[in-house]
Amino acid sequence: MSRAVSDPNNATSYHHGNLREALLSAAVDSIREQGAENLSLRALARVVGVSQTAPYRHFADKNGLLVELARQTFDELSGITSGRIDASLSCADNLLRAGEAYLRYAIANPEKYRLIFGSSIVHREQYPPLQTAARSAFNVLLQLMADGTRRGEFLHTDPMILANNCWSSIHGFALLTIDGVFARKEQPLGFDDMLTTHLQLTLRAISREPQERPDFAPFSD
Amino acid sequence: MSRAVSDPNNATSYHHGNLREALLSAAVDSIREQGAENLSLRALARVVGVSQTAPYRHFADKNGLLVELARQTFDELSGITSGRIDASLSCADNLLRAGEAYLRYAIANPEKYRLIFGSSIVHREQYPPLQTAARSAFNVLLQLMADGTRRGEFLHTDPMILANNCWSSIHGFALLTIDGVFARKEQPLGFDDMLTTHLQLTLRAISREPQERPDFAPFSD
DNA sequence: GCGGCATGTTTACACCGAAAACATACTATG
DNA sequence: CATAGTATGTTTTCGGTGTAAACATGCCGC
Repeated sequence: MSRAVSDPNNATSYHHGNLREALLSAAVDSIREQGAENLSLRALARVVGVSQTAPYRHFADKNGLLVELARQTFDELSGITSGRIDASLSCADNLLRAGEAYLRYAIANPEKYRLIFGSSIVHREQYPPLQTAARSAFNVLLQLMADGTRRGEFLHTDPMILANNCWSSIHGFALLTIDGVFARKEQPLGFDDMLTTHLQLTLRAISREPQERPDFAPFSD
Repeated sequence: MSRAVSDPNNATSYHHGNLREALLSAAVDSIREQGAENLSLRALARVVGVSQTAPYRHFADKNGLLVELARQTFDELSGITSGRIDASLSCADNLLRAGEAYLRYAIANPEKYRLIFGSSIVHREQYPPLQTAARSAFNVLLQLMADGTRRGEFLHTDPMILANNCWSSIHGFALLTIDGVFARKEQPLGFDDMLTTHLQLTLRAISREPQERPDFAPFSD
């Protein structure tokens, strides 16, 4: 195991030894607390204990650092959702399971979720690795739609149409929750029931034979 | 008609005469071109031809100006959607009509739409007029859900549940479209059909008796 | 052992939001 | 009509930002 970098424990060494990772880690903390809009490369450098321009040795600019964070976030989402898909279950169940995992991740990591969409990052199209990671995350859903269509569980149409619909619904729910738009005290359901209910309605939109009376919590009669 | 302000045509007058409106107008242009994150009060002041701190006479800070823009945007959304609701039509049709108007507005005014959600504005809760405007916009949808439930068109449950679902779905679609996430060239439908289809699926989620085979464009068989 | 290259620092510039002290001119009151 | 008060705009200043350029350091391969 070659010692390719200087000892990170040696605080006096000229080279940091692990600046890139340290910056990314500090950046995650920063956006979690203050949002991506308020991220400052100089502040990051101070936190890590390095001069204010050192980050530019590892990232072309601030946008470059955000792009890398976004790429990691897409990969995490891919892993979390695909990890919940079980070929022995119905596609409907898999959609509920993966959807729940997606929503819980988004809500537990609001700033990272906002980062990967939204406009903190500019010129996304100029970063192929970011595009690839985003595409992989979407493919989990697209594949599920294709399976469900083939098995007759979902409406028999182009899977892209179904995937767009599901994604819109789940994405919108995630953002409205993150943005605190669902005024909590007016809600008839607790958060977990609200999440489950939303996913069941999302599923209902694309199911071939939707239940006339879905079994979510409180019907008002 | 009293001349409450100095002649706006007199470019040499010390007082601008209409600074507040001029700043808001310039701000709309600016965020349309560069997004709300890049809005600069100083740049606005230059455009309008006034000193760099003059805007602070009309807005407590940059956030205050953004809040006012957001309030106006919510009001525009309320007007556009409620204007499409026709009591002589079914609630389902009204949802499709209002939903289409909402989406077209959002997509035609992406930066304004992003502004009213998202995190460019901070401490939203400290601006009651903004809250009121947002609430009014949501109430258009909530009222429609209540009507549809009462008339037996929509699932018989708390209208808030249905409204949350519809709003999530439409909001998500708007943002994914605005953010350019729906890679156009892979889509099986043109944009108008895609919009219509999404709304029909959104309606299907909450309809009491959803069609088994909705009549949107291309089934793949 | 030494030269090159990756990594870090110093310095500098142009921009920003915002606070404080000051200047101007509209408007309401006598 | 005169003038005092107030709303509006300016100047100055501060601390913060992104990032480019020139320079310093020290690790790694020859």
